[in-house]
Amino acid sequence: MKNQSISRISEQIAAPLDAIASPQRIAILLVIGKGEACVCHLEAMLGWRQAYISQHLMALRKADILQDRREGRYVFYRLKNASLLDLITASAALSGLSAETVSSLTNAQTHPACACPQCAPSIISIESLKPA
Amino acid sequence: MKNQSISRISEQIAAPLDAIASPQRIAILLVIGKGEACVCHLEAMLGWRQAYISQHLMALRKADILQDRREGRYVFYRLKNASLLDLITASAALSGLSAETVSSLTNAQTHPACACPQCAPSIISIESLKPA
DNA sequence: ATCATATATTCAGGTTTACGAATATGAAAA
DNA sequence: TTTTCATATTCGTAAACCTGAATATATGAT
Repeated sequence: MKNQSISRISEQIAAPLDAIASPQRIAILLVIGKGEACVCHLEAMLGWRQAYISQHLMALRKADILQDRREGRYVFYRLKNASLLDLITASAALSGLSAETVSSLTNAQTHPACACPQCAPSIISIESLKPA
Repeated sequence: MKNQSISRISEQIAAPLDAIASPQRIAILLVIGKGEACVCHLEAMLGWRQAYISQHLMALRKADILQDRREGRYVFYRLKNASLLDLITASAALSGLSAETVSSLTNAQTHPACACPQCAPSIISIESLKPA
């Protein structure tokens, strides 16, 4: 009975970890970060094929990690639970990465190669692309 | 260049997650918890074969999650970084499990079927009372 | 030395998973 | 309606992984 309960609890704890425990999934989650991102934005940021990204997004949505919202022909993804970033930060800490290193990536960024409603304004001003 | 850095960072973040993202690994880590546990103790607590447990322990040690210490013919394992429990607790929270549910498991417990130095006192009470 | 006990390692089969190629769907513009 | 663009799904195969069986090593007791 104790065994049964510990194994059941272990399964529940492992489930979210299993869903995000890959460099690709982490990269996607970092780009989404505290904001939202459409597939084309992830495409531009990560440089991966669209279908490949969609597959990961589907898996993350099935695992209840991500939530999607349609706006016109764009679909925006966001974290269902923002505290997932804490988990990511905790794992980063175990690898010796600072919380700042993580948070510098989780803030919404625009990309010149992305034409989605969130990035389009950046095409107008080239200046805003230069790092501070 | 930005991509390269995000992918490198993602790999580092994913590494610990990958090492612990299975119900079996989580169960082992919960039993070890804040204290130490030898293989026979894990055997008694989890009811698994010894070789199977050793394999997981090896993987966790290679991933730099666990640390081992030999005492006589027993080898005790403990978490290399106690903050790993925070990560586990964070993942539990995402599954709707309370921090108490987790911490009630991470405190060292004895088991009658285990004869290791840490559990034996619970069986042979008088012998272990001899003064140092 | 021999034996018993605690732990580690190697190996193999069966299953799952990752990833690419190709294709489908669905919304909006023409 | 046809076309275009953004996103989703299916499918196949190679690689990775989980797990058990068998066996090895290391320490202490006799």
